[in-house]
Amino acid sequence: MTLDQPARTNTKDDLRTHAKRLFAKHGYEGVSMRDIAGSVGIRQSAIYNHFPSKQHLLVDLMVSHMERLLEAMRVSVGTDGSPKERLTAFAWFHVTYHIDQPEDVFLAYMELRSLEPEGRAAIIPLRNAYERTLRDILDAGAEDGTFSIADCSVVTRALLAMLTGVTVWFREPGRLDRKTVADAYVATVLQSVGCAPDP
Amino acid sequence: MTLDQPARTNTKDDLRTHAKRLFAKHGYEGVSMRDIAGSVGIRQSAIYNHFPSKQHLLVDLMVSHMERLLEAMRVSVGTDGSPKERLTAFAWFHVTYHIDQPEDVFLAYMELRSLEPEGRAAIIPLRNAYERTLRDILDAGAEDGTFSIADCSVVTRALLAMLTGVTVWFREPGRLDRKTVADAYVATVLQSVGCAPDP
DNA sequence: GTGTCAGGTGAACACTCGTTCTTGGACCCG
DNA sequence: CGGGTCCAAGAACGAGTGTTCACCTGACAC
Repeated sequence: MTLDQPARTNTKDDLRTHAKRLFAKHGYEGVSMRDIAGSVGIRQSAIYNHFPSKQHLLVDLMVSHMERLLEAMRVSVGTDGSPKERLTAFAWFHVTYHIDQPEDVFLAYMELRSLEPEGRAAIIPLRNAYERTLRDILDAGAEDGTFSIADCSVVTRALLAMLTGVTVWFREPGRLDRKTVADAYVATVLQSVGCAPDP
Repeated sequence: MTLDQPARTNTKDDLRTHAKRLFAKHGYEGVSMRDIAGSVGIRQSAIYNHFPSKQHLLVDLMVSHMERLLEAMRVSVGTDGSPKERLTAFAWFHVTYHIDQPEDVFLAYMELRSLEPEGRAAIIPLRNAYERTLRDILDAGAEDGTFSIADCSVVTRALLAMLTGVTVWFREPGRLDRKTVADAYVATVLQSVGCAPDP
């Protein structure tokens, strides 16, 4: 019997996994194709059976990360609810996702500068769409008086930077667990737009 | 007549300036000694008359940046005043300094991973001292009831990430000027600890 | 058996890397 | 003038870079 999806080798996925880890740790420029191949257990030349270049490998990782992030955020945040409810959902989602996928997130954040123009052109719209969702929530809350915001554009970026920063320091296991940290970030975000957290 | 500080060549400072710019733009691993030398107008080998290695050059830039940052912060924030006043001063200082010195800041933030252990050991205490100042302000405000903070450790890092993020997007000239942006960040910081901004 | 083909190997290419070493010019001091 | 110091140039080192290419191997289709 033949499977619809025949028993493929998993080399390509292994390459993605190991390249992601190495790029996140040493930076794109700091990792060689030999490093990646060695980590997977093949020779460097075999990588080119799966990805046409190192740059394509980076773009593959970054684009697929951004697409997964965007889709997961849309599922978690939805389109209904009050600005306060949606902001809570957004902040909770962002922190927990970033805690769970630190390598993807770190990579997407740090290696924009390593992208050549075509890769950058693929990433920027995804990033903008993500940022736009938060911006729309803040605009809605500012309009209906729920939020008190100095400048929606500045605060959008300020909150994203604040939430994304969790990847820099959070490690499990530690003094605090996921839920405690996410709760603390959600409370801080709500207060920062002038909205008392729920008790 | 001879000057106390005789008319030195400025090659060493030129190297610092150009290396800083290049490292900030392409990352430590992405810049060669030939790139740096070419930018200054000398050959690569001449760099070694001023710095014993590329790594020493990076450490020099990062340590001197952190020392200047720490000293400037202490002058701006001082040791007296209410928690609210000191938090306002800290946030204002951090944003304006980061707007004025984006390359130093970006470098210190991104290239910790490029430091070998001895360089890292020189930077970490400086970074901790800076973070500690904000932490102490938050602790004091939480204790006297001025602030409402879920977890002082988490919020310290959250606020630093938020404020530092200004370097990612802010460019002059733009829609907003320095003062407007700094005011928006200060107001957001104050609200995020549950403290209404001054009118 | 024969053919096809994905997916591996190892050698090689044309660089670039950080660093070292020798050389020599410009300047200052006595 | 001689000696010392500073700092640059240029060549060279061995190692590492992304990428290409010819070739091999095992699984599968007919």
